[in-house]
Amino acid sequence: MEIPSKYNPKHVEDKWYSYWMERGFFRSVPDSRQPYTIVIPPPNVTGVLHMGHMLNNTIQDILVRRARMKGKNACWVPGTDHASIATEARVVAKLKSEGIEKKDLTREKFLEHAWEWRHKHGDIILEQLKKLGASCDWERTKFTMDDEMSESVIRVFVDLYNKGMIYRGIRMVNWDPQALTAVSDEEVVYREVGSKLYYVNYRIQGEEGHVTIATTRPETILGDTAVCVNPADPRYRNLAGKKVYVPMINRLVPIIEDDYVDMEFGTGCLKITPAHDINDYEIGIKHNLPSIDIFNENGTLSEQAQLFTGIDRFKVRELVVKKLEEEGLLVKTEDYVNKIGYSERTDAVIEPRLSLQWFVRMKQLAGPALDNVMNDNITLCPPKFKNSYRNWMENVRDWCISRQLWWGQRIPAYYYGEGQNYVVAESSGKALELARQKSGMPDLQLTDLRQDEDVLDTWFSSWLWPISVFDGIRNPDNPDIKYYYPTDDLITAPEILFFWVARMIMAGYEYRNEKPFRNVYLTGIVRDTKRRKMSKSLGNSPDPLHLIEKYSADGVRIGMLLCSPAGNDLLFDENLPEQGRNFANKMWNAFRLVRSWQVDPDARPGKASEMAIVWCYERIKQGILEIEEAFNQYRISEALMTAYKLFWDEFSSWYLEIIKPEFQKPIDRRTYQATLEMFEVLLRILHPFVPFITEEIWHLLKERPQGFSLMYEKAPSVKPFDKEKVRRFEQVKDIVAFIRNTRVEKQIPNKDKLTLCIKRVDYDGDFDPVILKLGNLEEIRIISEKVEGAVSFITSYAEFYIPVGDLHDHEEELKKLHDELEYNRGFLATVMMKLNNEKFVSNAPAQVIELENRKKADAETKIRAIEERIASMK
RNA sequence: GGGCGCUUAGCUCAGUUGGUUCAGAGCAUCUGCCUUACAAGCAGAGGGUCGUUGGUUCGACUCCAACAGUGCCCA
Repeated sequence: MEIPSKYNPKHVEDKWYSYWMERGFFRSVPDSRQPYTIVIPPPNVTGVLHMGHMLNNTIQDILVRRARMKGKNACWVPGTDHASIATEARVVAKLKSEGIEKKDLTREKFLEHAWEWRHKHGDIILEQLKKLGASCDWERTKFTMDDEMSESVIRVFVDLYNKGMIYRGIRMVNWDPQALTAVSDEEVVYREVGSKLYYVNYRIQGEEGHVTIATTRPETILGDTAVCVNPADPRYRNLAGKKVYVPMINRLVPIIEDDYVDMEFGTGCLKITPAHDINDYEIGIKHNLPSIDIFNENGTLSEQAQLFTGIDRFKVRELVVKKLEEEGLLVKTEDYVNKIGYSERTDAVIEPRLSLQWFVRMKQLAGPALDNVMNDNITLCPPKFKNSYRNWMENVRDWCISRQLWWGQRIPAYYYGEGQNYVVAESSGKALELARQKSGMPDLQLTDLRQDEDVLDTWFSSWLWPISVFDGIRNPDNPDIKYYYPTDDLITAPEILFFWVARMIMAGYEYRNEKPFRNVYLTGIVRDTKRRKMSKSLGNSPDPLHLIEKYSADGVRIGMLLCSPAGNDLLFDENLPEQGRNFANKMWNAFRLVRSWQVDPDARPGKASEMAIVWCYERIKQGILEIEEAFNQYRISEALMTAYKLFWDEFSSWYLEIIKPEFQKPIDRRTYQATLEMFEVLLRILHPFVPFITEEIWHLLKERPQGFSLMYEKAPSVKPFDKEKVRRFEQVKDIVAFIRNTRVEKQIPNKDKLTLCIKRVDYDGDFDPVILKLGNLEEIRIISEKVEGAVSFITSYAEFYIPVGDLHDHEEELKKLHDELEYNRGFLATVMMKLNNEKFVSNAPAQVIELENRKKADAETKIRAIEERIASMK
């Protein structure tokens, strides 16, 4: 069979993925082995695969495949979340395009549309992950609104409520006037924008004067209920206790004093609008001020505003400014830069708004969640995130969990009678029972109950994810949760450290009294080469599936990893997957070479091959050790780079070049077997990174039993290696490089054989056959006398000369030697400076002094050799 | 405004309790090669005052301080 020189991944990748799937190789059920568990960070059900997912899931797959090959029972649970705001927004938009308004639909009807959408568009992303090679246990696929997942969420709500950890309260929330819902603090994105600072006069009651306030939001003047000055401010000392008229509507409000006011800012005189600013709200409570809510929920002005009713808040700003000008109350405007909060979901300007919402008390939950990260019970990788984690946890605020939406788990609070009486229960039946008790009205019927209209924040589902995917809320003692929990590694983006990771830790300790995972690996954020975040609106994000199409899944996996140390941004460039593709091709060609050999059963290995085998075994052992260490520190890209260089540089460029028989000559059996063995070890090392091509080559390298897979071969174990052998071979590389350089400099063609003369100091010649072959030498001659007309390479362990006859340039060689001499004398001088320093000799550890002495001896040897050489050339 | 991080080659980053000929890797660049595994390749080369200034030390990329630049989180 002719094997093409270019590896063609397309059908290979499909073939092996089906092979793995058909045989259930990704399936995990509890058994006696040690488990290794990862739960996927559930992507939005409506989303499509983007570069962040690619990076994230590549890392997860590498860890899972490696654990599997180490003999663990590896379980990677996939799934999606329902993304209430995003999904609802898309469903609303879709309906609108069909001429249907959400407000014209019943809740039930709308949810039908939403589920239809979910079934049509959901899980696309999971199918895309299969293209990447993700070895998830697909039979365990979960969705946060699956019946049993929702049931877990509701149970947790009821439980926390009964424990007094959930309450309903009026709070200033971040209102998204476009999505018509409150969003959590974490869902608000602050951006610096150019705006204006307006200076406005408020007339003082009963006298001629006025005070001037500065505000960026003149439209909220209509909701003012006080003006505030700092009691320490000498300018306003005479104002205490007086009243002023709110412009335009002439409401009389008090001047209050509070040291919250920054005397430096604006005029040092602040208007107070408790209903529309969080700081004002707190001052309002402190000073017992009324709150006047002047906005409707869609951001237009309400009746309470008295003016501009029904007009949008930004339009009103213009109208207010105009009116103030007309009334002569606007003193001046200044350009001003401030930070404005935008909704992460809709990008609408967030309106601080007082409303009745559901909250989770965070203080108690935060305790163990903070402690167990700070004491490394749960490790963050890289650990630099511990600081911001602590900062957040120590200043944690109660979590607003209600959303004014329909898509999600509906809050299980049931109201009855007049006013705000309610009960919380897992079902309407239980609620009715409770309500009858609580109200003392045994005649209450189901129809008398009104369930809360709001749904729960999506994170209130996903914070249970590591527990609920194993049904650990409803059945806390089931075999799955007992076996798989706590999970091992969580791979996610730093952006959701607080949204999600911190809350999972809280839920873990609250519901399992145990961490949800041992280690959190925070990936970088994928950006383009200009450091811009990849985003749909910028159009700077390549389509991952096109990349896979172009560079293969293996190539893209390598590309994603190559330049992405933990926690650092990954500047994505198409030359990365290209490099990955090239590596796969390199493996392919190495395989083609080995496969092309005819074996001569009677031939014995040459000396060069013998030594190459000895060396390469040790070198691979060293690589295995280094890779192990890199993985232990979650330096996954470093592990890949080590494996990459081990295969490409050491195995392909050095080892294979040494043992390669001459064209169309057979290879001896011993060398052939050793090479196959090493190739196979390398495949096992590389499989977690590049699962497809390694599986393909593994099957082609040898006959394999039916139904076997590299996936379940043992990862090479870590063993000590012979450092001396590796060190000697590094010397060989230097010597070969010297020969090659000489050829290039003197323009000696490869077919001309050379002679290498060696004057030994501490040099055993074991690897001489290797040098002979790679240097394309006539002979290696051991000498003790001087060599005429030769270029030299002088080391502390031996002197090497290549006679080059007529090509020899006497002056050039002398100059080179003099440069060498100067460098070594300089080096010796720095060493001697240390050794002659009494303080160094008395303070430095013996090892360091020993080392300096060795450096001294080596330098002296070299200097002597160079001096002799120069003398002999005169 | 408060907190945290970062600054090492053209780019992206390593550099593990201060001490190997320690200033590194990959990519990029340059030079020479279509040498029958591989031009998606092979063989070589150049490139950095380790942000600045002080300090501690026998010794500083590494520890301390200040400054400059830069990024993130929170308000």
